[in-house]
Amino acid sequence: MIKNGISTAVVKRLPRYYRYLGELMEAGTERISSGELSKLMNVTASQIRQDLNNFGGFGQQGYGYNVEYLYNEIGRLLGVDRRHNIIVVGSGHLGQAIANYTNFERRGFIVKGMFDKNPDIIGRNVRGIKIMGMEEIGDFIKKNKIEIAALTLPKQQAPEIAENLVAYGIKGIWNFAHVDLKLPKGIVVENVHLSESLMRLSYNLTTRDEK
Amino acid sequence: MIKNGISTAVVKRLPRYYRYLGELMEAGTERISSGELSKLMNVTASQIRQDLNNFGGFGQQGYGYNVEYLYNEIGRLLGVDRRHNIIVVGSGHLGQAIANYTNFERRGFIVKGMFDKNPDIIGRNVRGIKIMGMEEIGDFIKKNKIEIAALTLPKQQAPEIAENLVAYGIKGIWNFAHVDLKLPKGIVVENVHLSESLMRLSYNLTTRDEK
DNA sequence: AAAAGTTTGTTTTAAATTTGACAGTGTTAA
DNA sequence: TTAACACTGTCAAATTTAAAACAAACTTTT
Repeated sequence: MIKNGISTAVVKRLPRYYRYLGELMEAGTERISSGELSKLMNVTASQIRQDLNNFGGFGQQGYGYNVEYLYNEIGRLLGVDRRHNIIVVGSGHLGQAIANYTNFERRGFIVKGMFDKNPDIIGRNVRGIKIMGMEEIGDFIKKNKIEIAALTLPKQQAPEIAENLVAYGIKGIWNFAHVDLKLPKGIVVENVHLSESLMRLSYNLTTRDEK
Repeated sequence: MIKNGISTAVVKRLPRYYRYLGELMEAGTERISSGELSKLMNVTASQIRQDLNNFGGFGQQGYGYNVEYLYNEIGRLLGVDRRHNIIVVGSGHLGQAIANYTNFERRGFIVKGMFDKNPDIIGRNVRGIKIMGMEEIGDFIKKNKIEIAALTLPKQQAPEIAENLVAYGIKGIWNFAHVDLKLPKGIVVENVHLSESLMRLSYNLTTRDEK
């Protein structure tokens, strides 16, 4: 699958580059070569150079890459140089955990509101964010320019609510529900299927045992 | 990367097959062909047949696949036909969300204990699971035959604690910390890097905007 | 019981991804 | 200022992954 000519394989690796470059920056490293970075990250230097070159010549022959410059460039590609307003739809334990995780805010992802259909928790506060009823969601999205919705609710409810969210103007869905959402083209869906992740772990444990 | 001759690309798809087969079973469907399944799952029939054939001839010419049989076979491959004892290390919001998620138990993943270093929350109960102090972790793993640890703590603490867990006998780590763990060969690590997932979503939103 | 129709398992072909190689460019040291 | 060195960007080769094609096996219909 391709977007703007960049393969998904490359895009998947970008955040990891970003993480390592951030750590290098914190450590005060000014420059790094693809060779050094490859040792650090346990990938081939060739892959690093080719990945980065998809987006432009960020390096310099004989010198390598300027850490801070590359960090900022990748950050720009990833869109973490601007703000993204988020809502959490489904304010159970997982939804609350996401709202409580302040690190997202440091990257520009701001949780503006939380929603649930359970009257018992509507009105509660999570880190200053009020949990609202589902009927308020449309107005809230429009008034607060919400771009992304984290969908942390049971799979039975997810498809219908996701459609509503899109109708209200949501552009990206961070989908934690165990279901594949079918949404109009142009809507970005990023799936986090925790149980599938856990099963892969289990698979690898199981086959290892059989060796 | 290969394990038992099966490529990771194939293994990544297994849990999704399992999910769809489970839903078909619930709906009472007895048999399904790779062609029908391919329409349902939005992948090619060829890929389905080839994926499944890595593990054995589960189907029958002219008939297709028996849903329940295939479901059980894939379940066995994924290791969800047996119990896996889990501990949650780091009992913050995310750790508690995982402990509260009862669906994992239905697949045989049982959260036996929770741990944290914060004295304020030690002793608290999450769905009947007691939060214990970190000093108890070694004994607990041995006495309760814990196989998997969900690592939901800050990245600064993760590498050292992961090493300790392995020394105590943990075989698999479900890593939610934003750091790459370097552990002895044979230890299985499954990463869930939520912030990387969110950045990929942001990337796709950003490039879409630029079109 | 035979013929027509399905559908798998498997081989072949094509596409995508990764790795390796190296010319050319800029850096550093003398 | 020049020579030795380091490193990128890019091209080519190798590997991996996915798709297409098809013979063989089974099912269903007549």
